[in-house]
Amino acid sequence: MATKRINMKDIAQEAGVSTATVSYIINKRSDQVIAPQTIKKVEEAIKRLGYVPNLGARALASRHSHLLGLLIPQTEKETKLMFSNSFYGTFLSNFEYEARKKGYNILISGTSADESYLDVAQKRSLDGIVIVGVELESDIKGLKKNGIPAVLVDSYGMDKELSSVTIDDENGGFLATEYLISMGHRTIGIATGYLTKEGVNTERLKGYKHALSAHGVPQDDTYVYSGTISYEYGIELGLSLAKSPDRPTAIFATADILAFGLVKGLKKGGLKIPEDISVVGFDDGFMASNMEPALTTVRQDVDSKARIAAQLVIDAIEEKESSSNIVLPVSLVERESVRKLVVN
Amino acid sequence: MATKRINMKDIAQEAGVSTATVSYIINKRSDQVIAPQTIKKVEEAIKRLGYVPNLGARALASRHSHLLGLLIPQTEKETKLMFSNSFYGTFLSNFEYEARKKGYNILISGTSADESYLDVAQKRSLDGIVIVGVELESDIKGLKKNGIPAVLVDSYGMDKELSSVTIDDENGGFLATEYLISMGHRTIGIATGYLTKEGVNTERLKGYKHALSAHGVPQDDTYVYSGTISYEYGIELGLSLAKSPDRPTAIFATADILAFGLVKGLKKGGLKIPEDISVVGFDDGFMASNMEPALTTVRQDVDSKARIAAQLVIDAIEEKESSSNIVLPVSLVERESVRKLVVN
DNA sequence: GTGAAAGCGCTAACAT
DNA sequence: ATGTTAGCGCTTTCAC
Repeated sequence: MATKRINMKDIAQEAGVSTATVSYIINKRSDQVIAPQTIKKVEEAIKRLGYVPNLGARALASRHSHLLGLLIPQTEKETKLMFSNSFYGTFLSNFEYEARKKGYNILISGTSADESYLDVAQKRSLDGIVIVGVELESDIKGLKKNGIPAVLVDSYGMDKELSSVTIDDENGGFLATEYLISMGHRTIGIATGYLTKEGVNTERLKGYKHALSAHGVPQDDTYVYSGTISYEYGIELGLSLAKSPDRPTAIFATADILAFGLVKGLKKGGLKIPEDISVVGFDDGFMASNMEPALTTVRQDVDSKARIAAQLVIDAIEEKESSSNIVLPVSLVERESVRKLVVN
Repeated sequence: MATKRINMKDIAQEAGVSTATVSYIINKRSDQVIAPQTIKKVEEAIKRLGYVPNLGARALASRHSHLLGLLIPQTEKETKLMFSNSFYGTFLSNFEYEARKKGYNILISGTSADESYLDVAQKRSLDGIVIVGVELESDIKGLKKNGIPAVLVDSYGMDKELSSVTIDDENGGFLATEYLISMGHRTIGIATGYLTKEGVNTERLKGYKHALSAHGVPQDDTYVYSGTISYEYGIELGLSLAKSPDRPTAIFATADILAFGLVKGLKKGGLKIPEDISVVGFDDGFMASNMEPALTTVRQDVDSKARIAAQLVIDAIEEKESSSNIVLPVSLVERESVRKLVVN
């Protein structure tokens, strides 16, 4: 049998004060001076009765829900969230932890056919949103129009009014490619997802091209393989490359998950990594070192990305800072998936 | 500049009706008969003004938040959520999707030193909770006392009043072990996490022992390796086994992630899989087929687990069903990590 | 078929 | 230093 839920009025009565006083004490408001003994009385009543504030009611009255939204891509439009990719899981863990430390909870929702994310944000009175890896122009406009702070992660839409967190994607592409060149490769392919103008893949491709031209390696657009960032596409591409006699000697895959599939497909097609073909990934997620061969890859710090994103939305909500655009560094992690070629 | 948020009163005015009528229409209440033309007027006003209901206010008035909590383990007490393990990501994706289809959103929160999950549930007026892989007795008692429906996933606490979803863990352990026996193995180890009485590991161990005795294979407790369900422990164990001359010829790891680490460690220690030692995992997550060698493992259907969990909490909330305890089947997926031994 | 009004649990002027 | 009270945006009983 559910016991009656204690509310503020109960506490006020028990302590012999008004609800306003209880509210002041609970919220530790520095602009209200309360007698220490009153505080004590109230705190005891709270403890005695086991009072837990109702944040929904508080949100209604104060217009602050202390709820943050996290918007991540969906596997197919309007269905499941993309948490199978461990990148998002890692992001969420860190984001939630950072937000929780600052008194915010996280609401997770995808969008359905009849409901945009703006709808969700409004319905749930979200105080702020972090948008990862998607640029939904209409949603972002709507959020702005409704005064809901948003932070963009991994997006080059560059709405300069919004805070953002990215990594140095171009440099990542550059590092990966330059490394392959330094290992003697001269025909280097790139496997990537859709090349949208706001996406990270386009930046990584830029870095790739930049490295090639900087080192006088000829470019060949037939070596640019653009599909989806997925294990499946990687396999498919790997199989087809294995059959193709004039394939490059190395491939830079713009995500580990793509590299995993690629390696799988190449092996299935009868090739050995790195003996027959070299592969470099991007992310340095948990499984990169666990592959066979261990994956040489561009490392990014997802933990920091997520924590900073949380700080930035909260800053925007609490109006502590004007918007800022953070770019995190990347680095190359050398493992076993690249072969040193002897140049003739 | 944030435009004023439209509320129900605005709609009532615009349509020339009362807020009660608007409320009836929005909630499509079958016990209220409304003139079709009134409905039309109101719906048009809603469209014209772009009204989005405030679910927080609705929750306050109706005592239903349509918010579900998902409680998963934390990496260390009171810090980050365990989403780096892709099992939980997959679970969340499916759970959120199923819940969303039924009009519920998901709140994600870990617990901190000063705040139990019961506090979170109360503060946020959660309508129901799904608890995955943890048995927090005090929290569960508290939830019950406060009348908050909870569903237990992967827990053998067997609070029969609560709905639960598990898989046939014991059978999974049995299948894995019996398979190894059928492949000629006679010294078979098991690598597992903590053996708590409510946890899945204990059940899988039961299945392992059952298979051994059913086939007359002698048991040896020195072959039971109990640590944590983590990549790191797997590596550690693999390295130590590689050094140990009287190691078993096969190991059943009660989680893929453990098997990944184990294989890594064994290889590091100079052994070949499956030539020198065979490994079977549990989960059949995304990466199992991507290992080298591809992992033979017990398959469980995480998608169904999550969807059913969502259905069960919602049933409990809406009092459609009395509690039920669902057990999902498992199966063995044969790949390349087990060698057939010729028995002398 | 529709509306008036009380109330959900809280906050924040404004009094005192 | 503390209390009174009017909302916040919605639902729901009870009238009409």
